[in-house]
This record gives sequence, structure tokens and C-alpha cells, in this order.
Amino acid sequence: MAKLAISEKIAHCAPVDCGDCPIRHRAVCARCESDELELLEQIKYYRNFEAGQTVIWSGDQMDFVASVVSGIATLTQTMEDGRTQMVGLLLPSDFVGRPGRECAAYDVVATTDMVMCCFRRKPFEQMMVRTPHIAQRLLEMTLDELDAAREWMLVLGRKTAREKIASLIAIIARRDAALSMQGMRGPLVFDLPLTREAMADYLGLTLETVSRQVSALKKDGVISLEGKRRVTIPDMGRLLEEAGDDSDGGLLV
Amino acid sequence: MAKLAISEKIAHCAPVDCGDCPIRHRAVCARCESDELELLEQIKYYRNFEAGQTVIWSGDQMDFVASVVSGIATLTQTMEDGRTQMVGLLLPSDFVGRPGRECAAYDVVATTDMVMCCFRRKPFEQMMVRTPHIAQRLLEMTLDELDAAREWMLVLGRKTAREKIASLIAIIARRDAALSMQGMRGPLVFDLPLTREAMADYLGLTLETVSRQVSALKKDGVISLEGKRRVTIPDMGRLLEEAGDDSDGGLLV
DNA sequence: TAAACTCCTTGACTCAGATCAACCCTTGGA
DNA sequence: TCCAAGGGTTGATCTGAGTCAAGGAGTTTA
Repeated sequence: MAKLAISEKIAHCAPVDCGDCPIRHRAVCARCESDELELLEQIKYYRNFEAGQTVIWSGDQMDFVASVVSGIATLTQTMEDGRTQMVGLLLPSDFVGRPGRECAAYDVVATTDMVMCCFRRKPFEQMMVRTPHIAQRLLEMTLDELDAAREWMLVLGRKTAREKIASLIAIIARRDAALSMQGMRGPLVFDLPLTREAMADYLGLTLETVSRQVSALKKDGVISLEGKRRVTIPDMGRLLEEAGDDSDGGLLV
Repeated sequence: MAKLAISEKIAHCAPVDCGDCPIRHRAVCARCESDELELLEQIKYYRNFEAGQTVIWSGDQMDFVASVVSGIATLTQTMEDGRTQMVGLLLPSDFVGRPGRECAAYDVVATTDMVMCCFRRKPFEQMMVRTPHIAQRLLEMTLDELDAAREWMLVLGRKTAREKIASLIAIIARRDAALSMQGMRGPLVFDLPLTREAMADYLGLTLETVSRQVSALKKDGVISLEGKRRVTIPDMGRLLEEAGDDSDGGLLV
């Protein structure tokens, strides 16, 4: 039954013209000219995933790379004894996989329903050699991710539980504001795309601590909640202070 | 006096022929053909730094990029209240700076005497557009660093103090073995290139905890020490177990 | 030759966050 | 209509690492 639902979704997913693609200007193909885009169009295919589905297991053979078109996925690492750490959050336009690498290095799990634009690895690698625009954009995106990872190292290594929660909410809020173009004026409203447990895995905390600190931030008026997931931020500056960040907001990501 | 010492060193540092460069096959220029190398040779210059010297302050204008030729530097981030987190360790052949970025994002500090091979940013950026071999290699190196940063996120987020120390020692040991070609057979011997405080900054710990855990690993026979810095590892497998890693050793970095 | 550093170690005490446990609410089968 | 499961909250208790404090060992300065 579940399987039927999946195939149905795949059928649904008629190939989109790259020109109409929602991530056209941010993904790995962002710099491609129309002729380059046509080549990509020939080798691309779409795949759908349901919330909760594992896209790839760490260590598995991985013979494609892909862009997230819509939905959210997590990148996690697991130790033998079961401790897990999220090492990345994949949002629309983010790139999955590494050219030149056979096997996946992390588990990739869809946290919402998701659409991915995939390319078989070999043809993609060949294209990369010929079309520098793709490699250029991929370099730029990888450098951005490296900065994000390093920023996160500060969060994991030196921030308190409360600061960690505030940092995560700030990041999601900022990303959401950028996407929905609502700007930074006035109160921000959005849904947390992660369960408490996933937040804990991202922050190097337990889910109980996450729950307690979210409650504390709510009690102190830094955020307000509608249900468990819908967050309102009355004052972004205040939130950033709580996150231990420079209250001037920092750079766009 | 200190200044005199520095200028003396700069004078010392006669430009080396790229063909004889110790990092020729690992640095950002690794894939360059001899004609490309000649172009690089025209725009490169060397700079020397003494142990303890700050190479760049976070936020400063940065109009060069560079490769570490010899010595070690750290990349650190600092919060307003003074908490600091190291986000990278720069070893010979590592690349510093980001094409397309005006200002440094992190503090870079030399922990040992150091030689860097520098390129003014603008000419380097222009060269990158024309010579894909440079961009290709930089992409590869950046992807490796991203993997390293993510590995470190697991260390920071989920490992105990003892595991963190073991992980750091294992990483330094492995890098050192690779460099000195002594292979993984038999006991490894090397010097810790970091003070206890720098180790603490890397691991998200206090220097007291670092000191205690180093002593504990010594007492338990996982490592042995000669002085404060010289480490011998009788059994790498044992160390990796203590680090919480798969004892099969993992991939080469 | 001592004084002043820097780097490191060790002990005693504290506390933030983990652990263990109980319980609530919502959703969706059967 | 109930029951099971997933997601979330809250309380009591424990503990690993932080904090504060004293002191050692080796080097450089004067």
C-alpha cells in the first residue's frame, strides 16, 4: 500500500522544464547557459521521497548525484553504539553526493516529502569536465557549506543548550525569511521542519533538553509557539542575542 | 628585535622553483601542467611567520590567498565574550582564503614557524577562470575539508572528553605517518604540535580537562609520553577504539 | 641567581545537561 | 470505540566536565 503510494508519486512527477524550475537560480546549474542546460536536461531525472524515507545509507554505493528541488532532508553520521550527529540540513537547491566518490559518506533521510533532481554520476562527472560553469558553481556552494559547517562547530563546541536552540531557530528563521521573501521587518512566523529528536541530533543534545530549552525560550518571551511546531519571533535581535551571536545579524546564507 | 628577526627570515626566503616545492603534488597547484605552473610562478611570493604570530584577523581585508608550505596554523572563531573554537588546522599543502571573498572569516594564527606561498587574490581569481586545473583541485580540496569539518562535528557534538582527546591524537598521528612515510606498522612516535590550550580550543573542552584526559590515557597505556609533547602510540587499533571510531582505521585523509 | 613567564598538572567543589521515568496529546488503524 | 504508536513535556536524580585554586617544571629576562 505504501509502495503503491510511492509509485503513484513517481508517476506524478512529470519532468519539468529547467526554465521553470524553482531552484534554477540557486542550484548547481545556476550558472549554466541555455545550451548547457539542454545537455543537463537530457541526463536528469526526478525522484520522489516520502517523509521519513531513507534516501541513501552511509557506505552504500551511490551512482547518482542530485539537487534538492523541494522538501528537506538531513545528513547524519552514526557511531557503532548508536550515538548520532546531524552534520547537515539539505534544503531546496542544496546538492547531494560528491563527484568522484563511489560510496555515500552519510545517511541521507527525508524529513518531509521531497523531490530530487538526479543525474547519474558518470555522465555528470564527464559534463563537469566540459562545462566549467557547473564546477564553478559547485565550488562556490561547497565553500558556503564549509563555512556553515564551521559556524556549526562553534555552536557544538562552545554554546550552551539555550544558545544552541536559539541558534538553530535563528538559522531556520533566516532561511525561511529568505525563501518566502518576507524580509526581516516585523515578527517572523514559520514552522519548525524538525522533530525535537532531530533538533537534538543537530545540536548534540538530548531531546529532553531540547524540549526544556524551547519551553524556557517561550516562557521568557523570546519566541512564541502555536502548537508544537509553529514559531513566532517577535524580535529577531533578541533571539540573536540569546544565540550568543553578534546582534547585527551576520551575513546572509 | 623581534622585527629584525622577521625581516631577516623574509630575506632568507629566496623564491623556490615550483618543481622543487615540497607541497607540489598536494597543494592547489597539484594538477597544473608546467606551462600553468610558470604562470603561477610569476605571481607567487613567499611570506614567513613566527610561531605565535597572527597571520590574519577575522574581518580584516584579505587581498591574498595562499598555500601552507611548511609549519602549522590554526583557524579559529571567537564569540564576543571570548569563548573560542578552533574550526580548522592548517597543515602543509592546505589552502588559506577564499576566492571571491574580500574579508577573512576566521582568525589565522601560526602555531609554529611557518612559510606560506601567497598569490594576490585578483590575479589568482583571473587565473582560476582560465586554468580549470586550479579550480578542479580547489574543489577537491574543499570537498575534503568539508568532510573533515563534518567528521569534527561528530567529535564535538557526541564524543566524551576521553574520546575527543583520542580522536585528536589519532588524527595527528595519521597525518604525521602519512607525511613521514613511516607507515602504520609498529609504534608511532611524533610531537603534538599544539599546546594543551589549543587542543582544548579544538575539542570544545577546557585545558584542565585536556590535561586530565591525556594523563588518563597515559596511565591506561593507550599512549606514552616523553616530556609534555612527544607521544608514542604502541597500538593504533587500541587508540581508535578509545576514540570511538571503527577500529579498521577509516579512510586516508 | 633570581624573578617572571609560559605551559602544564592536580585537587576540591559545582552545575549544566544526561538519564530514567511517568505521563499527555494527537492520529490512525482495526 | 478502543488501543497502539509517535511526538512531546515535565520531574527527580546523577554525573562528566567546568570552575576555582594551588603549585611544579622549564625558559627567558635582567
